[in-house]
Amino acid sequence: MAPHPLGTATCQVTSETQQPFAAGASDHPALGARSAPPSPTGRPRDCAEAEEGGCRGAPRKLRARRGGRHRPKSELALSKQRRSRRKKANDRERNRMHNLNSALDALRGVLPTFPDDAKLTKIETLRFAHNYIWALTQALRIADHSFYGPEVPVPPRGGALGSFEGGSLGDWGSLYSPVSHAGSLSPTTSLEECPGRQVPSPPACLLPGALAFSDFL
DNA sequence: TAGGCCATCTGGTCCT
DNA sequence: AGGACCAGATGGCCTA
Repeated sequence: MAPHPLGTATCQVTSETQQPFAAGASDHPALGARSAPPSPTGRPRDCAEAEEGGCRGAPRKLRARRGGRHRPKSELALSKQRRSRRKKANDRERNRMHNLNSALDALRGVLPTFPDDAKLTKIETLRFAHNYIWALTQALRIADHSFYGPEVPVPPRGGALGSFEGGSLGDWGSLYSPVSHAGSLSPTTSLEECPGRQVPSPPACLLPGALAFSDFL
């Protein structure tokens, strides 16, 4: 399997490329619709009062309504019900993960990978997509600047890349976005370490001269 | 055989 | 009550 020469790789144009990814029926209407993102430490799992209604508590009306309607169930019936619920929950969870994987596949579909049968792992897909978008944004910026003026652009704080707070955007040598740098997963633990894999390449004309495409990951 | 990746199950939490 | 989301646990498969 010969790796694509740098700069000759073209984005795979598939049916997925032409259609925006369709959110599944079970998806949230909007990304992040689940109110606020979890706190840095994750959602409060130690809220023991939740059951008593301490944290959020069931509405009193609801509580008052409970009771009388339900007859006590036998252990067997309860066990049966629990198993049934668990099974349904497992099915839903499986479905949810399948949807998630479908979304990842769709993402892989619009990323330039090669050889074609090389499937990026989940984490590789996310990292590459992130860095690829970042690099394309930089390329657009360069194109923009070269159109209006010859000077070498110094990415300003705050523009299209403003979301990458804290990153040294003016440093072309540091292609990784801060997000990629963050955490224990170093960007260097990427495709470069996978002998069988070749790093996909965006059109060479989009790459700033000093950049090696392997920097994407 | 160890380590990486993945699918699945499971229980907890939050939301509707 | 039930669904969605999440993270931990577990076991299977594959590769170096």
